[in-house]
This record gives sequence, C-alpha cells and structure tokens, in this order.
Amino acid sequence: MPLLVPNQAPPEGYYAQNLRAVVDTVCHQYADLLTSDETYFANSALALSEPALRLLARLLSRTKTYIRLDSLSYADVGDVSKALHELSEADLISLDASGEASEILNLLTVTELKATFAHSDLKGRKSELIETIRARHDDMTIRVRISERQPWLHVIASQVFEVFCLLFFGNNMQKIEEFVIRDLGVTRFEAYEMDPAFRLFRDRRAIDRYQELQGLAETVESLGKTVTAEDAEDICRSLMTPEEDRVFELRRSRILNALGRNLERVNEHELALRCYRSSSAHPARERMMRILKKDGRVEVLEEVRAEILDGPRSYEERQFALRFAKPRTPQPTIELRESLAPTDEVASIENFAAQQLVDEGCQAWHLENLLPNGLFGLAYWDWLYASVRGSFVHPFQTAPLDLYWPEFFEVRQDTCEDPLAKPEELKARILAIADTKRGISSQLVAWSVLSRSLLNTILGAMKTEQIQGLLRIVTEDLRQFRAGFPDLTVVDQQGVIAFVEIKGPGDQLRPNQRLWIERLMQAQFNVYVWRFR
DNA sequence: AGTGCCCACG
DNA sequence: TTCACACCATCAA
DNA sequence: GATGGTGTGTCTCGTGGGCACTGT
Ligand SMILES: [Mn+2]
Repeated sequence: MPLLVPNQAPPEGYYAQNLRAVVDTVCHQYADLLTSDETYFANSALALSEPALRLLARLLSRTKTYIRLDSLSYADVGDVSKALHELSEADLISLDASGEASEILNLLTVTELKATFAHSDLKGRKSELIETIRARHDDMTIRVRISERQPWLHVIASQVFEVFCLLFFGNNMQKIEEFVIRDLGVTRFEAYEMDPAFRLFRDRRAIDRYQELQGLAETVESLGKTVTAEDAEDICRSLMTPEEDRVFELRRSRILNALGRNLERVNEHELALRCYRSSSAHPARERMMRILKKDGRVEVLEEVRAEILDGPRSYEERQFALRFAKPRTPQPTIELRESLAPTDEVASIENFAAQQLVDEGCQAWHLENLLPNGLFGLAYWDWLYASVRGSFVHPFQTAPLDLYWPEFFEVRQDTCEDPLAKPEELKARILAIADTKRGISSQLVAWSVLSRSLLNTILGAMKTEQIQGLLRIVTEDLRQFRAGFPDLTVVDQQGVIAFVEIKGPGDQLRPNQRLWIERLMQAQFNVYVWRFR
C-alpha cells in the first residue's frame, strides 16, 4: 500500500515532513558552505511550529511566489492566519503587499480586474487589460487598491529554498515533488547506497558557479542568433577559464559551443573560433574546421585536423577529421532494400515498414536505442547501482552520476562480476534481472517497452556470441553507443534476428547510425537499410 | 456554451 | 527543458 | 551527398477545477 493515494488525504504532516527532510539533509551535509541567508532560512524553518511548517511546505510547492490569501485552505494547518503571521514574523513570507504591478494584477481574474479598476472602456485580452491599467495607475495605487480587496503574500523563502533543492538533488531539474511521485508509487527507486559525507559541491564557489553557468546558458539560449559581438565578449569573459570539476567543465564547454554556433550564424567567425578553442567538448573542433574551410585558412585547418587525430575526443570526431575536406574514400557497403514510399499519409514510416514486415510473416518492433540500452542496463544492473563513492547523492536517481564517464567500468571491476566473462549465462542473467527488478526506475531500461515476452523472443533469437557482441559494442563507449541504433528489431519466421534502419525520402544515415551498423555487421548480425522513395 | 490550458493536489 | 531523430531546403558536383 | 535549419516526441502520473478565450 503506497504512502499516498491520489485524492485521499495524505498522512498527517506529510508535506512538512518532506520539507524537513530536505532542509535537514542539506544542513548536515553543507552547513559550513551556506550563506547567512541560507542558514537563517534553515534555522527559522526548523524552529517553526508544526502548523506553520505545514503551511510553508505548501507555499513552497506552489509554482508562483505571489499567492492570494483566499487560495489558502489547508485543513491540516488549522488556523491559517496564525500560521501566516508566524511565517511573516520569521521573514519567510511577506504580507505587506509587495511585488511588481503586472505580477500582482495577474493574480486577479478578468472580472475582478474590471470591478477593481472600473473603467467603462476596459476590454480586450487580459494582457492588454493589464497594460491599460498599468498605464493609468502607478504601481503603488495598484497595490493598495488590490490589497484592499484581495490581499496576497510573497514567498520570500522561495529563492533560498531553490538553493536547498539544488544542494539536495545536485541539479536544478528535480524538485521536492519527487517525494510525492515516489510515495504515490509511480516510480520505484533502486535501494543503492549513499555516502552522507560525500559532497557534490566542494566549496561555496562551486555552488555559486553552478548557478552562474546556469544563468549564462539561459542568456546564450535566449539571445540566440540575435547575439552581438559585445554580448559575446561579455559572456566569454565569464567562460574562458577551464573548470577544475569535469562536470562543470562539460557544462562550460557546451555553453561555449552553443555561443559559438550562434556567432557563426551572425558571421562572427573570429569570436566563434575563440569560443570553440576554449571549449573541450565535441563538436568544438569540428566547427573550427568548418569555419576555417569556409574562410580558406588551410594551414590552420590542417593544424586542427592534426590535433584531433592526435587525441580524438570521440569516435565521431576522429571520423570527421579523417574525411572532412578530403577526396571521398570508400566506406563499408551496407545492404540496401528499396521500396516506394506509401502514397497515403502514414503515422510514421517506421511503423509502416514494421507492419509490412509483419505482413511478410516476421515479428518487428520499433525499439531504436531502447534495445541496446535496455540489454546493457539489465546485464549490468549490479554495476549500475554498485556502491561507488560519489555516484549516488540522493534517493531519487535512475542512474549513477558517473555512468557516462570513462572510469565507469574501471572503478567497478573489482567489486562487480563481468557478465561477458560467462557468455553462456548472459541470456538467463538478463531475463532473471528483468524479473526481479521489473518496475524499478533505470535510465537505461524502458520497462513499458521491454516486456518479459519481448525480451524472451529477442534474446531467444540471438546466439550467445551475438548477445555478447552487442554488449561489447555498448560497453566500448557508453556515450557513443547510447544513440544511433537501427529503428527496427526483426525476428523472421526461421527465428533469425535482424536490425533495420528505415529511411524515408530525404533522410540519410547519420554518422552514429553508420557506426552502429558497421559494428553490428562485425558482430555477425543481419543489418540493412530500408529506403523508401 | 464549448474548448483547451494551467495549476494544485495526492 | 534536453536529446535523439526525422524532415525539409539549399547548394554543389 | 553535404550542410544547415526546423519540427516532433518525450517527460516521474492522472485528475479536476478554474480560468481565458471564442463563438453563438
Ligand atoms: Mn530511421
């Protein structure tokens, strides 16, 4: 029986308990790195009376930070106005009618706006209405007039609480709602070990820098191709120093790559080159080569090419350096089937092709990367959730933090058994883990797609060496081979497995797709491209 | 009156 | 709010 | 065929209420 049931009252004090858990954990882990504001928030929150903490938990779970008082009706809080005053006394919320006029005006409905700011000519969309009101009254008048009818509060603690969530989850995407999703039973998480002494953020600088990088990413994103040289200079100044932490460094490099790409679009080649030069992430050097080619700077181009070949960052980067701006060299030939494209509209060309294979007597599924990722995730389940310092930092993870980093296998090989060492047991191992772990969230295993019978059929159609071969490819480079797998997995009437990449008119193989196909052919799989014209 | 979006909620 | 992929336009050989 | 640009599906769920907006 799950802790929470939709539309049924949660256990007494449930949301407050979640809030307390986050604040407690962060305080224990990061007490010495918190600013005075953050420490103050933690102390005052933990010192609140139970009703006030319950109310605060609700307020912090709202998406907006300005909230109408008449929208607060929480039975488990009891005396709401008493709790409000307590929160206000603790400076966790403000009751003194603060805020931007436009934001506050948005708290009212159209009807209320018209009633509160009675003008005969108020009409149009709500946004236009608000503009009109703002043009006629100053902010103070607006606030006063609304607060007389519809008092509201501002959740001061919101910003600081975001930092607490960042420290708790180690990222800006997961929020405190994770608790609810888990307690409803929607997601189950593996019972991995965590080291409470481990810190994702080493020092205060790391916390601040994380947020700074987030801001820069947003700026670059929002500027897009309206970016000017001055903008870029500004942003670059904050991005030119390599980060010590590799996660930060990857983040920095990706922002530089995005900025560089935008600069290319506005023909700022020199600035773009500077961004790419400072970046340590693919495709920075690829973009450099393209720019240099365009500008006819052959010598520098060759220098970059040599640099890549000397230490390629990925298989794809190396492949690009080998082939770019060079006479065409033959590539391994791939079996090709060709058909006419369906005349009438179909939902997707992949499903159309799959249906045709079914009509021919085969079994066919559109699985793409879900198959290799799923098989790897199952065969290496214990590797994924092994106790490795720093790989798990909170209870809501679906993969270890170092999954896509080079030392993933190295740091686990002493404690985990290599599934490939006993190839004859692979099939049974994968099926057994699928049975025992079914439903537990994994970044690699899509349970809804990989049913027991599907796994049975597919694994049954693969020879032991083929399963081993497939996993060898994936484990060669988890990052590279997490994408590019052929669209369809097919088992024919003789029980022979094949993989098919479907190409509609005007679509062609991408480098990672070609790479997967070549590897699969080497591993003795039937693979072909099915092109519709 | 109908439709579709946003948001709180469990 | 990303990532992987398909689709589409354009250009060149 | 190469390249660049854009669109789509995907979300850790499902539901219900309130609201804006549209059309009669
Ligand atoms: Mn395809």
